Amino acid sequence: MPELPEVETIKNDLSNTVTGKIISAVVFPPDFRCRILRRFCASSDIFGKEIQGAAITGVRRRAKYLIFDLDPPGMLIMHLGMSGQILLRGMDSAPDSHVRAIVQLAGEIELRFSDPRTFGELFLYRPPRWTLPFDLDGLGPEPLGPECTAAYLTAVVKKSRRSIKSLLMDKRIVAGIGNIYSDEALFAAAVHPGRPSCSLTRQEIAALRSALRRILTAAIRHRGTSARDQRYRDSGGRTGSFQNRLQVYQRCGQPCRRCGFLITSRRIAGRTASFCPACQHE
DNA sequence: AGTACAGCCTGCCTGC
DNA sequence: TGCAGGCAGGCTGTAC
Repeated sequence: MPELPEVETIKNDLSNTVTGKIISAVVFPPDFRCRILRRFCASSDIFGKEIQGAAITGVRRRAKYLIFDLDPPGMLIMHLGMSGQILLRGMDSAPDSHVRAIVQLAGEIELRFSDPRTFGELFLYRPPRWTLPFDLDGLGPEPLGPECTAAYLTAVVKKSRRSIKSLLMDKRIVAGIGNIYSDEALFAAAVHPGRPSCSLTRQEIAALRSALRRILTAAIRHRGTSARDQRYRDSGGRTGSFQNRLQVYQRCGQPCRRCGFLITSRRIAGRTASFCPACQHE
């Protein structure tokens, strides 16, 4: 389940290689029922034809979306869902499994979108004909960006009665945070994931903001998390290493590295939340 | 209006 | 050994 640091790593890796390249073709394996285009309101042939011949002018990340800016103006957007990988391969290299789409570049290299669990999606933005089925502008601020100030976070946290974990994972509130990094940030800030948001003190909110920034930055530096049951790989097929630094996520039953108490997990907001009951009081 | 939750999907793991 | 069932989760639509 690639979250912000994983998508950021892929973006950084791809940026130099693909910027300036012409998309020579987009290929969809014929045996797959094109779930990857499930919200595109036309056929996969039309999707391919719309993008063919466009130049990639840059690669960006917004929340967990990977955005390829195109010329003629438009965007090819990828969301990796929970098991998606983007593999940068030579056109002659051995096939990869679970490939749902292939973006061929300049007739020499290709981006293979591999996704066993098929939660991933491809989008095309080229108005007025092709618009997005979701609101890119409605996303909350990037947690590492200048808009995610202590004042902003305090305001949104203080006015909600939802659990703080569910709030952190809401992309309209803060972009790009999933289960791994919400658990880790809450542990670092010593805040129980089930606490109603409005019960957090200003000090706790400040600690949470700083924990988020510290952890996400470190995770990017370690090229993301490839934990057990995480298929995350970078565009070269390599794992990240932040799984070695996780404090609570997938450490249920193991001793807390801070106090020795056993890490526990509980279902909060429909997700498995891992936390230390001693360090993170309810 | 704000919040909670089912459903989508398949590979892997556990238990029988 | 083989199979059934549970689990993982980002996002959306729907229900409360």
